Amino acid sequence: MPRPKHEHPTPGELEVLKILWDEGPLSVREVMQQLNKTRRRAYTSVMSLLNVMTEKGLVTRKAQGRAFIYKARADRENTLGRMVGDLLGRAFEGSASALVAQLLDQTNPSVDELDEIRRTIEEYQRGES
Amino acid sequence: MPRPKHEHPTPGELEVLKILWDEGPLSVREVMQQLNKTRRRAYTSVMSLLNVMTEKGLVTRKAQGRAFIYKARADRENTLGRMVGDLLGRAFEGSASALVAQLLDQTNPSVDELDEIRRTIEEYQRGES
DNA sequence: TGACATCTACGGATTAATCCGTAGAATCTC
DNA sequence: GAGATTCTACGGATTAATCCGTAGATGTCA
Repeated sequence: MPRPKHEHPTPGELEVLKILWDEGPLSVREVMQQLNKTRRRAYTSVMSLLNVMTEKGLVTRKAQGRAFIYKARADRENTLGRMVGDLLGRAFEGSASALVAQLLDQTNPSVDELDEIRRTIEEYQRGES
Repeated sequence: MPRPKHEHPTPGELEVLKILWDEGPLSVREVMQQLNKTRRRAYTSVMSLLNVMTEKGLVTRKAQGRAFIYKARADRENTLGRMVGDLLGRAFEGSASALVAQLLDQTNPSVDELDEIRRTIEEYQRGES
């Protein structure tokens, strides 16, 4: 059997989505310019990427003149949430606190950052109850 | 250019690592039996997987009779930590609290689970300061 | 108009990941 | 010893992901 399809955005696709989430609808060239701030890609590589993302429904496009303008179709919160959920399930058997433990070990947060995490939890609880 | 190599265990590799972490050194057949509790794979598929994992240094093996016994070489905490770190960097620009926010939205934790997360944070802080 | 730039469409190359079958050696069982 | 079992080695098939070039149409500008 072949290789399983990623059910989440691939690394390259996530880069594009983040750009579109932050910068709004963009042309291929504009996406390329943003991408190239990090790492060089040819124009047609970016086009290719956007094409498959269109087929997957991650983005939509509409013609403007003879070019396409791309817009993120995948919702930011949902997308990131599912990525976290996937890792949680695959690596931590669904234990959120186990994931948090690794997160803390990994990031060595300052006291301020710890407080920010605590506030995030409090806000969540206020919102839920 | 080709497709980039995963710098972390692939989904299949992670399944094997978790089995080896939990069940200790195992033969190919034993790994297969554990894997097949979730999803069927042929004997040689598991062998193939263990072979590439050996080449990557994720596991080691020693002969026992004419079979190999495989042992996890990758450390559990490190491996999971790097996976969390990767997601943190790629999806959340390094903001641990943003990741936690998604985690909470995703898991809808009970009050008890929230408390457990809080304890995890407290324990971390005690250990660090 | 002619030179140049720019966009899409199309196809191809490469590699990782996943899955499995066959062959041959070694071992076990009766 | 003959037959079945079980292991490794080897190779192959398939697909997703990534990257890019060429061709042809279209638009720009001196």
